[in-house]
Amino acid sequence: MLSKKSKYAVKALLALARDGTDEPVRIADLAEREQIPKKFLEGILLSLRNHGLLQSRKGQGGGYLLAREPKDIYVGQVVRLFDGPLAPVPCASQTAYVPCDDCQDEATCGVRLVMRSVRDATARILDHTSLATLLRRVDRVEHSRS
Amino acid sequence: MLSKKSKYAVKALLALARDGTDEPVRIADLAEREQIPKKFLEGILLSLRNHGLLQSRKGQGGGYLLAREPKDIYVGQVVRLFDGPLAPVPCASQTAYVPCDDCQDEATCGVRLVMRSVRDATARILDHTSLATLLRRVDRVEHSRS
DNA sequence: CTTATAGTCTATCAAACGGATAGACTATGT
DNA sequence: ACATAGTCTATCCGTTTGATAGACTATAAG
Repeated sequence: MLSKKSKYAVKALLALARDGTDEPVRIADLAEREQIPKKFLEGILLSLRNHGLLQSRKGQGGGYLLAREPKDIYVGQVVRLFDGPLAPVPCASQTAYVPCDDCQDEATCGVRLVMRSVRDATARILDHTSLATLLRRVDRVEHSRS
Repeated sequence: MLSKKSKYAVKALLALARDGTDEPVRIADLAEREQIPKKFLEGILLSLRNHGLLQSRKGQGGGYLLAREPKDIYVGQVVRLFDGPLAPVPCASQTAYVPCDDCQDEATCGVRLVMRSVRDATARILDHTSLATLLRRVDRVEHSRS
């Protein structure tokens, strides 16, 4: 399951990307636009900032803005940030491998084999989908329904 | 994340499939072989039985055995049984669709779009991997490392 | 027909996690 | 100096997860 944190994070980033401007957007505005509990969103945006995905400005006229171009922010990075490794099972993770303590022989573990496939498929999608990609896909839907 | 229940379930089923015989296997044996807490495994096997994946026999010489052939038991079914829908987000689920209450326009929701791809990829894998498939893959690894 | 065996069922539990809120603090533009 | 808006720490409650205990029931063997 995707956590609300990841979900809200992607939504907020996407809203900022869509916005396009270099003007900072206030937390409160973002929260209202995307229907996210404001206080909860605060923490999320802070994390994103501390990991270099967002920039912030304090005081009057302050707010958040993207720290990189939409085409350089990948959904995979965001999801990993809040939900940890993509792999359904730690021993199938590429970026955060941890062996199972109960596993007798990892190489021939059936669970690990399938889940490794799942993690690869997931990573292939999430690590190739940027905010820009997503935005384009959304736009396409919007236009196609005249 | 894959729950321990799903993990243990697949492991137990796989052990029964590998076994191949029509002789029932006792919970205690299965638990020891696969390093699963016995009492915990009990409940898991019971669920699998109640959903028609296993047969059971009580008393002396009793135990569990597969209710269908390994080629007709899919990992997807097992995982859904214990962990619910494969989709990372309910609104992206095929088998258990539930709309997000906070969603303004589902058709143009970026999160839903990506997650729909992820769920499709996951389902393509898990719903096409049977115990028999998995067993073959495991065997191949075993043989290849001479 | 009784006894040992092995699955069935219900209840309970502690720990961890997830989603969320409160409030004090700090930097900044006017 | 004051209002604004992000920063940080603490806390909270409900749910889920992984696990155990114990009473109950069916069955095969002697």
